[in-house]
Amino acid sequence: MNAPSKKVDKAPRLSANDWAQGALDLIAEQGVAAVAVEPLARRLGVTKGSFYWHFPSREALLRAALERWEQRELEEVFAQLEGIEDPRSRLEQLFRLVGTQTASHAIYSELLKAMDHAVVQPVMQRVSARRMDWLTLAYRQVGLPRIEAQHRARLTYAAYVGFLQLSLQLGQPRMRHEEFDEYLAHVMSTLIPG
Amino acid sequence: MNAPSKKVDKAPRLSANDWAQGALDLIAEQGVAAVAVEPLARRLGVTKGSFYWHFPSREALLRAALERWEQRELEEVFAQLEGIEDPRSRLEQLFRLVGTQTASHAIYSELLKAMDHAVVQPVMQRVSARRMDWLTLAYRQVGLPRIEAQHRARLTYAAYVGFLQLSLQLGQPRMRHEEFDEYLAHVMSTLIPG
DNA sequence: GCGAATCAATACGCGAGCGTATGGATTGGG
DNA sequence: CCCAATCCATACGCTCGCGTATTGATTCGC
Repeated sequence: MNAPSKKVDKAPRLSANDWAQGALDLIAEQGVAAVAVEPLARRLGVTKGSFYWHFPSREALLRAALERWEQRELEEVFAQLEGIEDPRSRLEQLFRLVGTQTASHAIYSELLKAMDHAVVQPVMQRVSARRMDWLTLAYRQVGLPRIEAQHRARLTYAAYVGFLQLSLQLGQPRMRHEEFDEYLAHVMSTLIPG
Repeated sequence: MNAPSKKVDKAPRLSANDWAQGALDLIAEQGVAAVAVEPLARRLGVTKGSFYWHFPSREALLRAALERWEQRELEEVFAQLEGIEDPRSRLEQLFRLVGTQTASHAIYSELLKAMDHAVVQPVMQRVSARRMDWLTLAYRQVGLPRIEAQHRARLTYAAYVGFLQLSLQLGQPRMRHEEFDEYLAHVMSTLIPG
């Protein structure tokens, strides 16, 4: 059944990236504070003896994980909206993505809650700045003057952050799909000029 | 110099309310996770021997603190907006208060970050529901139909939460007053129909 | 002013996590 | 095949916070 030269389920041996990814998973599920060496080791089926070979400290792991996340962030966000030329459609599509893929925003939401953390703060500052710039540009492209576009971007981003926090953290009776679509339409017609 | 019958700086003896207030101060400054018995005791100039006379556990302290906070919340918010009859002015005043008194919203912001906590969650659910209801009613009073009013309230509340999170946690170069006023005007003209 | 209630200090035991040290196992290059 | 590099387990010491137990100090009611 199995290729004889291939070990099937022995012990796959971990790399630094495996640990970083594990940390990201933990952040998504339980927040930054839950990133602890020994629990993560148990989760990965090893002991911390392994961890301290790959990283000098818990903080180093956090840095690596966030670096990994920020890198992916940069690639993904652009990829999903790059194709759309019409600026209004692009904004609409952005809202739609944010709304439908709340699960994939779990890490971002948890990082928001940990923004007072010295390691998290600079990362979030960069990411937030980039997203705000993107929004500002988008609003300029649909016709708002510079200042208006900046304010509208700020408002939009705040609404995004708040929506995430409320819907992900408040463990609420998760909005029904139809209800959410209605809300989304309302948000778009309120925030997107035209 | 001193009234002879009055002890000057002996040891004021603490009540349960003192501990609850101390917990609230800690939450405002460092978040829910910072509410720890021994550090708080040191801060209050006593030892935990005192604490465990007033409360059976750390969790009980948290409950008491949040109860205290929720109670004040109920009184204050109503008080500051009760006087204004014109619904549009009332919404405007609300936005203005939220913007200018960011410091007093520190506790709320920290509780938002701890909404996954079993003790915090029900409190925030009640407070959020009340505020959303208030907003919904306000939007109805300025002329929005029921559904529209609900969505607009949701959007407004999300924008409020997001703004708090971004401006309090991101430790940013604090918006200048004029810039903030401009932003506020933009938000009002965008969210308040008229 | 005296006993009883109230408030506080000290001293434990416990568990969880960080980081270190050291030896054992596995893998790859010659 | 064997040495060396790589990866991991075990055991240890340390800190910090929770909660308990016991005794000591204050304050109040009478």
